[in-house]
Amino acid sequence: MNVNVYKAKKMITMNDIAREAGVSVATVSRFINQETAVSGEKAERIQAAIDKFHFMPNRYARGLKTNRAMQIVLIVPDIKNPYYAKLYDVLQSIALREKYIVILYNTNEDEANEFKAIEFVKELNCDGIIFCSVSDNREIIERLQALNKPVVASSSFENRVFDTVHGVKPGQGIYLGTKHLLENGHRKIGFAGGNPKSVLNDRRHSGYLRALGEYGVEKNEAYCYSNSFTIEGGYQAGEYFSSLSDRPSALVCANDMIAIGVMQYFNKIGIDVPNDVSVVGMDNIAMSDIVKPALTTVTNDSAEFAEKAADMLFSRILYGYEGAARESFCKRTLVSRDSVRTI
Amino acid sequence: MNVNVYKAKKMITMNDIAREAGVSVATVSRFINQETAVSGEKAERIQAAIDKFHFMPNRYARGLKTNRAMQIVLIVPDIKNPYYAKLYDVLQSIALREKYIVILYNTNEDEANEFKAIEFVKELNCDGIIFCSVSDNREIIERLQALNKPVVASSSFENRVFDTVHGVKPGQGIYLGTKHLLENGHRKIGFAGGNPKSVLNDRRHSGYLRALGEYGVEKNEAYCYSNSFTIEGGYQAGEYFSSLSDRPSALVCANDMIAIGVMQYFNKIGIDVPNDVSVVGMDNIAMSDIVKPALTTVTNDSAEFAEKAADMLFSRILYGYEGAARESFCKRTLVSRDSVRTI
DNA sequence: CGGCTATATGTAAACGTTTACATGAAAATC
DNA sequence: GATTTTCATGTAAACGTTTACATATAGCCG
Repeated sequence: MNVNVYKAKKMITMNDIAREAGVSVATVSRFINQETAVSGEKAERIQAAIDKFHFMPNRYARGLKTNRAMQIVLIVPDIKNPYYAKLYDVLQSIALREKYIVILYNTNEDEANEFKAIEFVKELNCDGIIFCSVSDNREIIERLQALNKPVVASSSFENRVFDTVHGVKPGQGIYLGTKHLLENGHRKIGFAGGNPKSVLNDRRHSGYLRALGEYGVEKNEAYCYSNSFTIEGGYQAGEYFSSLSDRPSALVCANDMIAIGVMQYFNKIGIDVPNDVSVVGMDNIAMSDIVKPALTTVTNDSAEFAEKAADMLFSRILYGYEGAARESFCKRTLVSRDSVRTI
Repeated sequence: MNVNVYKAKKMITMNDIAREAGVSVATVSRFINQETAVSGEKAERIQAAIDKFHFMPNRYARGLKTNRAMQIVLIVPDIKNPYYAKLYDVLQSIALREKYIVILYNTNEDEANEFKAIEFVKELNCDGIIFCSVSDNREIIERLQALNKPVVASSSFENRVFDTVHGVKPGQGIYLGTKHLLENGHRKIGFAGGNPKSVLNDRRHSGYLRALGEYGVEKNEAYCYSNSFTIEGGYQAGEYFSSLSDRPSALVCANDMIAIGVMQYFNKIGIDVPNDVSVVGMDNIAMSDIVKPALTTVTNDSAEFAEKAADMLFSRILYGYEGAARESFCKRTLVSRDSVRTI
């Protein structure tokens, strides 16, 4: 059988610390967890022993006893997207403050992988889940509920079984972006979406439609193209729109990555942004500010998402909130840069 | 005190399964771990009980008993870099096959964060570490050794205390890229590096110098600019090089992200690639193929890295290899596309 | 068929913590 | 100063597994 011969020389346990400090293990435990005061003198001896042996409490013994894993899992559609990379980063640092770690699971925008993610979580027994899904699948929701763990979802799940954090309204960001184009005189506006099988995309698409509706602009099927939420996907979108005989004068993209891909393609074949076609993105990732032309986009701060999601999750994990599912909203504001021109 | 009230209804344990199946816990354990054959009839009853209750063995009890965490940690400088995102992805799937999970830690190319990563690892008791460092700090190495855990390092650590996976030689990729430029007649070649405090950058810089040396080209301090291994960093580099009165005719970049940033800036201010300046990257990330012009670069397959690293790590964790540190090499080959012109 | 070996199973003792309960000392109350 | 309250500490029993050891049954051999 597989044997781990890399066994620690001999693990240092609380017993060793207790012996060294001349106290009981219980006292050591209490000292470490700051649960009850321990007398100054003993505290010092314990601390000294801990330092001497470089003691670290065993995570597994603790997890077993307390039934707390001290870990949460974050499921994202695409970790290469700076939006999610940042989300992971700030979530990790928030979690670490509470001594939790966050484990990442990347679904690559694939529904099948979302199922796998749930299996993963199940096997892991973690304490909670933050699920940025791409689908709104009944069965996924059910399996997630069956886990009987706190979960906070991104807005992709329509029915509010879980705590949810999202924009002011579903599709609000794209709505804002589209409206901005309309206000700048555009009427032939295309929608460059992400994964067409995702509700996230549906939401954003309907935000686009909503804005169009308000301005009495007919919907044009040919002006909607969805591929994937990546630079590559945007590149394809660029190819699609540029091939159209009656080309739109502007494009709203379902996220900044797509917008960057679109601009890359346009650039390649000599379509000028914004003079030939205006482009607006969504998310306001750091990169959107340095591409040429600087991208007009809509804020969607993943740090804000992370904070709100963590708040809701920890309110259940740590502070025993057991009430109904809540909603939390992130601000969305348009940031106007150079990729849109007025006509 | 903080109490987790989200307690599972009542955890299903092996005892429950054993009772249901009419066998002892030991038998259940053996069945689950396939350690010893268990008679067909009992096996069926056990499986039925497991299915009935949706039993999953408790990871913590198991970890406590076996002293195996079943998790490894991957420390990377920048998860937004598709190179590392992919590395994470394929490592995760390899690890999952062995029932291990991989926990990510992102250092943002910051040495201080590399120290934090070690603290993190220490607290985690994981089974092994894959460390893609950016520095080559004596103290980091020492602390890493003090962990007494298997670690495999990327080539950034000069002295071979750990299993290491790297290119054929340190800086080999950049050497190849530079040589390609030299072969195409360039003599005024700039180096657009990443984080200047990183050895990774030093290595790559020396690969550049090595190629230059072979062709008898003088080194020019003004032609070396290092900032960070990101698109933003490349953008800065572009700004720097374009401001030079005597501009280089070509640039080798320490990775593709930098190259893309450089090209973005050049594009912005109207410098044509490759006609005004040739650019070569490093890593051959997916994006390098779709930018305009398509980037000439050097392969550096993170999947290959992941496989080699996992092999070495698991040979210690799982198969008890205890010998000396080994080295493993990844192929590096130049892939010529459109960003270099012959002069 | 007696003595082996091989195989399947059970028993019970760990693994390193946390924590309910008990205890004794000190502080507070009258 | 006697009684109660509070506080710091210790004792020991869990938590859910794995696994060394013991046991029982079956298979095999001469």
